[in-house]
Amino acid sequence: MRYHKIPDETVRRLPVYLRGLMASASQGHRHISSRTLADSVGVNAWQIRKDFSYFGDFGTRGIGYDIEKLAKEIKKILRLDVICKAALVGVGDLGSALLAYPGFRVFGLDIVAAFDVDPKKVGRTMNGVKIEDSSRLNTLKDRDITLAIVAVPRAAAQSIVDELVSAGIKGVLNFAPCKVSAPKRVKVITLDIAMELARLPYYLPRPSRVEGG
Amino acid sequence: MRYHKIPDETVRRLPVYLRGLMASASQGHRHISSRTLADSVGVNAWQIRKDFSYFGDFGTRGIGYDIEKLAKEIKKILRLDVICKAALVGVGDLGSALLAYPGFRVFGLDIVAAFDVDPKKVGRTMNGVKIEDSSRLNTLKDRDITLAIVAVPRAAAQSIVDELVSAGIKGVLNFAPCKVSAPKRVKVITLDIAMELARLPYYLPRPSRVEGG
DNA sequence: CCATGTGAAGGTATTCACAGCC
DNA sequence: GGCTGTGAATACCTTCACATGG
Repeated sequence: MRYHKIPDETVRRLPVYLRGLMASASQGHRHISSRTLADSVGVNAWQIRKDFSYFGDFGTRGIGYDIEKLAKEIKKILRLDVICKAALVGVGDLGSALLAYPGFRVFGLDIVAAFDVDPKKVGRTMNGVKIEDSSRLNTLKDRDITLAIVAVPRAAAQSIVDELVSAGIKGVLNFAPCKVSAPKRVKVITLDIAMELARLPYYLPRPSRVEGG
Repeated sequence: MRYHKIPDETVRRLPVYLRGLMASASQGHRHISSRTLADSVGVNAWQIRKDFSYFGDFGTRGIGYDIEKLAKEIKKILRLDVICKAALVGVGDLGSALLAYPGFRVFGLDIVAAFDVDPKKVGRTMNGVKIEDSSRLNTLKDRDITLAIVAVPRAAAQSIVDELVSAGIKGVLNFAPCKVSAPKRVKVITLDIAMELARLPYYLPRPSRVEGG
């Protein structure tokens, strides 16, 4: 059935599938079955078929999915075909690492601006991006940049996000370990690294909870 | 009702609550209502009450939750009271940033070892941790280190995880952008940063999908 | 035979509404 | 009156089974 609303959980998996499709394409394949893709990305085959069924027919029974068509459609759905420029705010340890990371490119995402408050950093160029003073955040409005990555200390995060919002930013990936508020029209995804590590011990085998717990 | 199985989604939120509780405690509060905590961490009040109801009574009707008791219980559930030592594998840009990040400490987590293959890095000390050659991963077995953070290139990730598993590691936080396999007894959480950024554009307001889409 | 696409069933998590207690 | 704790209702997501078509 065509044009269901796509569930959030499916949206979360789409980039995973995209990676798998690109990997398969780079090996010269033109088609891939849900089973094969499932094995390569670690998701069940029926989950994949269900997910793809939310947006039309890209598979051929007996053969599998047309990799190129499907990849193109996923990019279109995620809007990776249109939106690509991102600004980085906070060029500390993490910010520098993100700036140096080549992995955004494969999704068509590009960090084209970087900001920091430290005068020692401002003016330097890292990975082809010149670091600007944070006071210049408002210039983003005129630069066709709609995404921002926030990698500043917790105390600065909210005010930076406020500035980004008034500079017309539409989406924020926040690495600061705190909740940040923004108008509903602006999507904020917070990625709290310490928190991910913090829930890891929960899943470890319990030493010896001997009955009656 | 006491001692339900705690849902995964609740476990994911527990570190969030812990942050909120610690923040409130540091402001001198001894009790906090679900509503107040909700506002500070960005979760609904009834969600919080439901989550806490999975593991006993820490609230007093009319007053709220005992912050210290509750924080202690959450730490116990997440096992942040017992397990704390982690090893870092891969001291590149991201690895260095993680090593420098003070945010793990608040959850009682400590990176006490670091490994890399680059001879230029091996032997150097960063943030009080001496970088060892990756060939020494097997020494983890005798060092009471049960968690590992993997920040190596994709191509190296699986073999590193294999080594970690045979070195007795019980939980892995993987930053490499790929699926890694491990025995079921070993918990792997993959945190794919580019993927998080890749799903952000989806949530941006559509430019002008004019009917008939 | 092969593999997709999908209604239906099953399971899990969120939201509600309110009883119970301070 | 205030706030927690929780069954019930709802919404959401996953899994299954199989009809459909190459």
